[in-house]
Amino acid sequence: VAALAGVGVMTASRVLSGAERVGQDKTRRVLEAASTLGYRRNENARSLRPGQRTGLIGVVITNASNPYYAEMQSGIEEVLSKHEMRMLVGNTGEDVARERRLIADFIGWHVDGLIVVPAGDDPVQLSSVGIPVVLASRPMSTIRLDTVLIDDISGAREGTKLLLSEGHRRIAFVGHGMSVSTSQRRLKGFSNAFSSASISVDPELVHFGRPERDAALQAARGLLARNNPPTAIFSANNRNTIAILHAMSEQPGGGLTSIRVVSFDNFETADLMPIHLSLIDHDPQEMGRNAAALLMDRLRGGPRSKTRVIIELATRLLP
Amino acid sequence: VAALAGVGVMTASRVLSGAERVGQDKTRRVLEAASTLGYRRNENARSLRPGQRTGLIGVVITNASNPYYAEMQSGIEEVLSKHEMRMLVGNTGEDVARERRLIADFIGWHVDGLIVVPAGDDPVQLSSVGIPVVLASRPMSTIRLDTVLIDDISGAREGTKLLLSEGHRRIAFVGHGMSVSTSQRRLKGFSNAFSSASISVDPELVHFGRPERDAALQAARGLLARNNPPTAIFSANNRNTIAILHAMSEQPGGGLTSIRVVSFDNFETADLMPIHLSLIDHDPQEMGRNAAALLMDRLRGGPRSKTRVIIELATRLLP
DNA sequence: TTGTACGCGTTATCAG
DNA sequence: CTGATAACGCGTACAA
Repeated sequence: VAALAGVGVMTASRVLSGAERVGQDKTRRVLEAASTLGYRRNENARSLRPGQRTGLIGVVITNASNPYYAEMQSGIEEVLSKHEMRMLVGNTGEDVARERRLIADFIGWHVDGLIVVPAGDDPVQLSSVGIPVVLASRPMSTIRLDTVLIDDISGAREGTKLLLSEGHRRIAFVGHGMSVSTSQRRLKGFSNAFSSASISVDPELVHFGRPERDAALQAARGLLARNNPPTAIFSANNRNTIAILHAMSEQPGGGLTSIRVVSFDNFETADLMPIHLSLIDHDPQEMGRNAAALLMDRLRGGPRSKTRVIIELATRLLP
Repeated sequence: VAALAGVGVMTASRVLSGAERVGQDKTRRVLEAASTLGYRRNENARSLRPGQRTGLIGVVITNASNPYYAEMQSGIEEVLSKHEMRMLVGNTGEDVARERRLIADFIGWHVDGLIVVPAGDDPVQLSSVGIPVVLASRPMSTIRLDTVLIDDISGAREGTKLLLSEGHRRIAFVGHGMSVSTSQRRLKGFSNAFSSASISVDPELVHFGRPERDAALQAARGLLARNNPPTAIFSANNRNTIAILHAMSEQPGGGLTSIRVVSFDNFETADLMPIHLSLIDHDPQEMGRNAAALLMDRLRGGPRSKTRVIIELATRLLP
């Protein structure tokens, strides 16, 4: 490029990375030559120099086809693009080994930071990568890392309170297919509401843990088939809610309207469902934005390094 | 690393990139040193050498929070990860300028190829990037580039045929908020079915084009408020379908069951909707897989370079 | 204001 | 089988 413009390499470099103290004529000549050759700066070489940032962020998701994480990713992208940063994205499919490989690879690309939805409670991998890491959606008990998550406990408590205030006492809890920690937090909120009201939870009505695809459907069927079915169900996530509605719609006759449902997580067609749903709403995009913003903070030397920041995003109860 | 192992740089390199013809003892020493130092190969430097692949693919999406593209991305990721390739992801928000910037940046990172959901019909940008490009979901008329898309025309035709065979004649078409080309293709299929049956489309019942958020809702309301409303509606995408159902549920009384709806695109809760929907189903993940596979083909020198490959994925009519 | 020399980490080439 | 050397493209430090 410099050759074609007939100037030194340095002059060209200066022009192309923000013209500073370069003669008018040469500036013009360089820009001309650059556009003629369709020149693009080689970011690889640029970030080869030590101390140089790559402007790359590694994003590790557990399930890219889940609309929830898609929105989160979009929130991350929104913030990153404002900072002229790019995103390397990888999918773990809840597989810890793949997570490990992905992160190692991202480190190899010298990403400036990582945003991770942790697949497992793997303390080794994330502890000493040498770059800022922000955990999204799921906390990790074993490591002190910045984390952004939903305030599951309060959200679940408020939703449960609503049911109790409506007079429901036999309330089932369905929370299959989520990470252990999230299940536990939502169940905790559920239980909290009961103990605040000095009522005890019926353990027979609590279903969670098994992550298999149809576990929630089977759980819901089981609940409905009981001699004394619950009068209300607390669903710990939107997929479970859909499964519950499926189970209810299988019931003969108009059984549909007889059970009250509160659902953690909103979803697009919630208001078109055959029964009214109360929703514990939250914004995954907001979570993505917060995670990215927190990471940007860290990169500009933000909070003191030994400090751990935990952002709990509030939920909104839509009765 | 080589220093710590007490061997030449070259020996270390050979060991770490697949031990080939290196002595046992030195191999061991190198691996030991590498793990001691937590060594990771610097991919930036690796791909600095000319002719070297970076193993990076740029993925340019128009709307990352759309579940449709999320699934597509997941399909892409699935194939890429099998080839040990990574994905740089960017979101254009249907903005041609951002698309241009993103692609320029990806080129700067020396991606080996691009998968693009084109935001506009921009012939300049994609024509001469010098690397393989695969268009996903939307064809571009102006450039000869490999493309993977849904067989919109056949799908729409089959769906419309179903309605005609059921005796419907006053059938509305609602297709807001999609790219122009996709709208046109689906409308074409719709019209095809009519002309095959020697029936003419009522232009007053055709709504498409305006991409605003509530355009479909307003269109649906308008249709329902007519003196002689249509007996069936062909919805050109799932978001429109949801809008149509909203409009129908606003109607007083049991107006819900009186209009037949066929919807292009499936969605998760379709079977829980207040009326039965016939669906023109297709798999975005499959599209992603195909796009990535086609790109991999190109990279291994696949089809002759002057050839253009167009993959049309079949739809499945769920009556 | 402009040019030169060097180093970043990796691998291809070639000599030992 | 091993090691020294060059080169990739860019930015920094220094010299002119």
